[in-house]
Amino acid sequence: MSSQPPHPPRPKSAEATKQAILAAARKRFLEESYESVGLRDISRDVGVDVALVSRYFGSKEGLFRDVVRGTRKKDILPPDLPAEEIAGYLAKLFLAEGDDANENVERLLIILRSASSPAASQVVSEALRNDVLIPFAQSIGGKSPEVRASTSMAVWMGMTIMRTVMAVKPVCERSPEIEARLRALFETALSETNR
Amino acid sequence: MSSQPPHPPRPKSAEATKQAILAAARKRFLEESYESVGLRDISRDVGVDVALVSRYFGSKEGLFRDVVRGTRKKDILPPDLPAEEIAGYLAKLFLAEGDDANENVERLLIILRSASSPAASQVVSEALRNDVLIPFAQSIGGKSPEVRASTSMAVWMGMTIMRTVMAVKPVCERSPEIEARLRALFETALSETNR
DNA sequence: ATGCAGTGTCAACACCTGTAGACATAGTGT
DNA sequence: ACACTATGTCTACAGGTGTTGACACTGCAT
Repeated sequence: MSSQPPHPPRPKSAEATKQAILAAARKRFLEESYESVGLRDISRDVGVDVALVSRYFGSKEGLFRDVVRGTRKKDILPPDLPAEEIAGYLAKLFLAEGDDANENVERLLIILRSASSPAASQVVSEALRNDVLIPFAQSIGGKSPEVRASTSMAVWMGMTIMRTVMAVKPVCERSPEIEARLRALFETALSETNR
Repeated sequence: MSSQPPHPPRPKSAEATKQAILAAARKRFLEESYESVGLRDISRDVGVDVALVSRYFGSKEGLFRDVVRGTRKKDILPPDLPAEEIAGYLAKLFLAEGDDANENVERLLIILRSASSPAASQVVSEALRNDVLIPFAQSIGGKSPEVRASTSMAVWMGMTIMRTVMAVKPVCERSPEIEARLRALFETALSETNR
């Protein structure tokens, strides 16, 4: 889509092409599972030989690890968000256009896509725990935060599957009704009462 | 696990070995994604040559299709279940031991595991829609049943990921608290009010 | 016993995968 | 202009994939 015709001559900077490979790999892993993405696909996207990938990242698993970690920056929630607005914020974030997509949102999709690939499962579940669940649990506070954080992420993942992976039409629209439903789900997931 | 030592002499019945292959394949696809499962793994489990798999099922995709379709029997819900008990039923079903596991539950896990594998995605999303979403939406009734059914399945899938695929500890237990939380989530997903 | 169809095995194919080492080329400092 | 290092390409390997056609065996009917 981006560069089927011969590639523009790339400046010979190791760091630059490494980043280019990383970006191409991220785009691929965002759309397919770990094993269905070939190193040759990625290198072709960048316009570079396959060998470079193994050279710069050691192995396919190493590349995937770097992709998943990404720039390991900010938390999921803005630091000053009051507790009762978390659900609404998550619902809005979930439906935000891909253009200004949060990096954590993409990370979650990558994690989801390769979750059942044995070679990637360790990387993936560690990243989910360390980079998502634990920080998120810390920022929500309250009673049994791990359970509530995990449950919220379950809702997130499940809705992502239905929309992005399976393309189930009824929940694919970006309507106020869907947003309200999402918010309600997150509220339930975050609720501190056991009912 | 079952048959590493030389296999007991299998009676030469085509139908029987075809079913044996199907069963072995189902077990494999239940634990890994489409492309990480090799036909040789399956045939080795059965104690049979690889060639038989392609012979009996045409192709790997054909085998996978047969696995996903399974015995395409019963609906998800018991036919006489009152609407207000659906959520509780789903929660109990979700936590039911693997021993008496519903076949639909396993089908959903297989669907989930191979959802991001391009070669399987068509089979998988068709099966989800035709064998799960549509019948489920029909049996719940009420307003916008497709949305509510899809949302419920999103909760199911998300919790399955957290528990089975990612092994996230806090939600892995089979406690009354988790069951209550699940029931609350399903109630929210099935609710007819937009809040 | 003889033929015959059902059942399974063997060997090989063509292709693809990740990885590694030897080689070519470009860019830079001297 | 030279050499040197960084950067990228080429070739090849060892192993794995799904798939196919020819072959061997078994069991049953004649």
